[in-house]
Amino acid sequence: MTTSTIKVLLAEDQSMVREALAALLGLEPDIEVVAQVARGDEVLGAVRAHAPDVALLDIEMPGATGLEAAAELAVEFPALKVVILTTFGRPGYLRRAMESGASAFLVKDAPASQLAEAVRKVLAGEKVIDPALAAAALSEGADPLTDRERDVLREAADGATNAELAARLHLSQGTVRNYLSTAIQKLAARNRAEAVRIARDKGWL
Amino acid sequence: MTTSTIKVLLAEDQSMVREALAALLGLEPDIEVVAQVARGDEVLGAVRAHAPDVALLDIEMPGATGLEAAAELAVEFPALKVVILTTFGRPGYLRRAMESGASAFLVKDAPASQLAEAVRKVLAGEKVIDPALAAAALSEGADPLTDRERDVLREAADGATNAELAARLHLSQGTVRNYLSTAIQKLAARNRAEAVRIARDKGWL
DNA sequence: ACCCTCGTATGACACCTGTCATGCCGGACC
DNA sequence: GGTCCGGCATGACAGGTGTCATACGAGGGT
Repeated sequence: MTTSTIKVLLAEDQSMVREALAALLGLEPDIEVVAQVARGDEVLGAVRAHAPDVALLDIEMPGATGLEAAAELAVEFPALKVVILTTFGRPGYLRRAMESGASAFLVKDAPASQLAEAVRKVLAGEKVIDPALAAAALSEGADPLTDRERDVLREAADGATNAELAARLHLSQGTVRNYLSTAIQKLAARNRAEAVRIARDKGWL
Repeated sequence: MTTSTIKVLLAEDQSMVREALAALLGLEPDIEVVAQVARGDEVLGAVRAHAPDVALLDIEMPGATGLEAAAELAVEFPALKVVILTTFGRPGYLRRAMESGASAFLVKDAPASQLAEAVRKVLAGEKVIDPALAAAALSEGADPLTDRERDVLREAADGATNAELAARLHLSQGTVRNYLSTAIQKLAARNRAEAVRIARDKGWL
């Protein structure tokens, strides 16, 4: 191993995908996968233990999301480059990734060749973002929801009734309805279910 | 290439995952990925063109699902072995996979080593199914929904209103409500949103 | 022939949901 | 210190939703 070998940490919850990506990166002579984790809350410890140059993070993971992990890493390891790799090219995800200090944002239906390329580019100080996605993220503005509105919407996603939402969130039923009502209007939806779908699509949930 | 090399077709819509899986399988000396497709409706043509021994199919794909593709393949290529590879270990998926003549059902969070192993096993005539998943599929019985109930539920999933559902399905509003009502009761849900969630979780949608 | 299920439909009723007006409190920002 | 916003609450109203009884025709099974 020469000093020019790039050390990569891979965080992805689906073993088969994670190991397959590791196999893919293993084909690159200048890249070495030094650690693999399956949970968001194991990222920080693994970085401390293995000191990688680049962290490749999936978003949807148990324990903590890749976005949350990225935010933690930015504090303790400002020199570490973070690549977010996700199934869903949701504008809100991209926005949060950039705010968390990520250097690259890749969607899993991009060609595989872009993965190793992105790793090299971020180490060279470049940012890697799909231009179309960047445009979408910029054009649609920020999340208009307040924290409580988002909470209520998230809880409502599984089909809970107002009474249940009120109980879960320790609120009155009327308050729950008010939050839902404002959220529905902000998202230009026609009912809670549509509001949930819209918020999820945009990556705000 | 000797006659003992196993020819595999890979169908998976996310390029990065697909090529990563190909890289993984490529590490096996006795396995060769002879074709890759990104859509369910391209599977049949690719099998005709490349005559693989095993087809590795994702379920969620544009064009047609892997389950639909498997059913088609069973008719035209009864000797071809089908391995279903999916993110979601939903009992209904497993059931439909088996009914479509698949020989293996793998979830993506199983260890990567099981992939090549499954390919070899199905060629040897074995079936590969996670025992826990099989138990779940058997214990919870079959889909209780009628075709129309399923249709209505599927359309209702994005938050459409009764009037919209009626228009989309060319039904009266009352009929839509009847279907939803019976579906809600069959699934022991308390409203349409919960019914959608339950049906989706079980792989019935 | 008879029965059952499914698809389709209507009308009535109770309940849930979404909207709006209004109010209070605390913190943030001039 | 006043104004604005967010969190929280109530009450009233309209409209959407879920349930039920009921009906009829087509098709499958005994």
